[in-house]
Amino acid sequence: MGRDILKDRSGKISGAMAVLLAIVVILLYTRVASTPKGSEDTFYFVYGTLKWFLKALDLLKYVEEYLKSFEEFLKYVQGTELWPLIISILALVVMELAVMGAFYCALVTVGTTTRVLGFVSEVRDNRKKFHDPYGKSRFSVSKIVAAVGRLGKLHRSKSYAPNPSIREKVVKLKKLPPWRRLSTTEWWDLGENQLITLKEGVLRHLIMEAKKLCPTKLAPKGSITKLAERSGIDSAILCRAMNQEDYAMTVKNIKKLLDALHLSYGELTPYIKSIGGGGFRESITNPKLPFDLYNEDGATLVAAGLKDGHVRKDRTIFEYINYDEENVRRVIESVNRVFGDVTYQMRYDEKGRHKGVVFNSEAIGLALHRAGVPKGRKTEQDYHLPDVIKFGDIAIKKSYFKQYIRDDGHIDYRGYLISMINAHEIESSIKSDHRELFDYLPWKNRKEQFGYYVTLSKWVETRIPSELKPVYRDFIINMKKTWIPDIVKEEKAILERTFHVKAKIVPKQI
DNA sequence: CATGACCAGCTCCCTGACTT
DNA sequence: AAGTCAGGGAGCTGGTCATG
Repeated sequence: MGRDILKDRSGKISGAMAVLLAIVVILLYTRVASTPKGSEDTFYFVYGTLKWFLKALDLLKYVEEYLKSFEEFLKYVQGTELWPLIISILALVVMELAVMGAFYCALVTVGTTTRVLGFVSEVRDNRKKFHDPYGKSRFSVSKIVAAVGRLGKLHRSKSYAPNPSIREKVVKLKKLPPWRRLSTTEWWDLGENQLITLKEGVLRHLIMEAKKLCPTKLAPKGSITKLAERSGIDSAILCRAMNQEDYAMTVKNIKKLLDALHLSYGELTPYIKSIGGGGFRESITNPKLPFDLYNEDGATLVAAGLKDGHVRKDRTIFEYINYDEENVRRVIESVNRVFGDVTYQMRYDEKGRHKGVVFNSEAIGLALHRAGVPKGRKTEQDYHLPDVIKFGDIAIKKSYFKQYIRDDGHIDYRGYLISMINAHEIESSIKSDHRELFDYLPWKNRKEQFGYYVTLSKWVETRIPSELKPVYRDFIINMKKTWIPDIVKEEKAILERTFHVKAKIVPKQI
């Protein structure tokens, strides 16, 4: 386990010895040193002594290779926030509620004290190749031309060449567990009215082949009418698809066509040129099908969707709102890496400032939604930490939390604290005696229309009459324990398990 | 039996504005 | 300021019907 983590990070560390050494050294170092600067000197002193000691015992030669790797590992983490090694994470849960006609907002801070390995550090250039535990199959000769060729006799044409990047991506879906299947979106998972444009000539070719399978007395070489009848596609559509250049067909109809040809849907994947809808057929060109969110970019997008972004309820569109252009750019890049060449619109507020971005393609919103990003207002519904993150490897988890921190968090470098904020509605859970408290809370007015809020602190408690203090404590405990949204509990668990840190949930504001 | 005309219905593009 | 909801116009296919 430990070894995996080390290996993951540096790709060079190996052997139990290195791990043991690391543990011993770190223990000594945290024990002896109290300030970051002093600790560095102490560390090298201890480490040097240890090395000298090994040499004296003539053991150095056996471990030299491991030590070398270990030193490289140290060099690697030195630049990151791992170095002082203790980073605390505070996650804040903001809860909102409506009381007495007006809306009061309840903010709960989820605090997480933690120790995170290079957590805050930027994504490294040496981005690791994603490791798929289920293995990948090569897209061998099963080109669609060959497949169709089995049915009739065909010759190959250059334009049918599958997209080379897709060859690498074909995953054996049958073996995948349900959550993994959901984090992967195939073209046939898209809405049935989504439009698929195939590479030049492919659609016509498919229809011609299908037509050959449908001879009639009047048309012994195959009839469109008969094919229409057999496949369930309207004859007018087939006719147009055959005669029009670049005709885009709906997912629904392409499925019907492939069924008629007895071809598996996956065979068509490499021949898809673009995906879109009625308004615009090229929302996504050169789609990287299947759209796979089980990687670092996917994790970034899932976090972006759960925090500063959202998936529109009525149209399943992914929108990301963030005034930091850098963040927006990063999200766009991740979208491009996961989905292909994607169209989008920047959003500006009334003052003309860059506010965020909207990705118009329904496919993107759908893929995120399938992976676990809820649609619509997140504060008012229960949702879970998506399985992609829960079951993802350490790189995926890091990527997720990095994006989380960028969106709804901040880092206190001096205190080695990371805070993450999460808002949630608690109005439906509070009891009537809790409401009595509200008369005594020091509400502040946040510009008229925003309503009132209280920042919870020790001082607030002193203002509560003593007979209501137990009620107040009960209220706070509820906020800390029972009213916490599932996702926050799960995030806390993941942080603690993965990064061996202490996470604290702290009610912050009402 | 194949296809053109036509409009219904859908998604996308773009923008505005409301809620918390 | 950070999310969320809303909707019109554009552009495209689906489906119906008529025509040759």
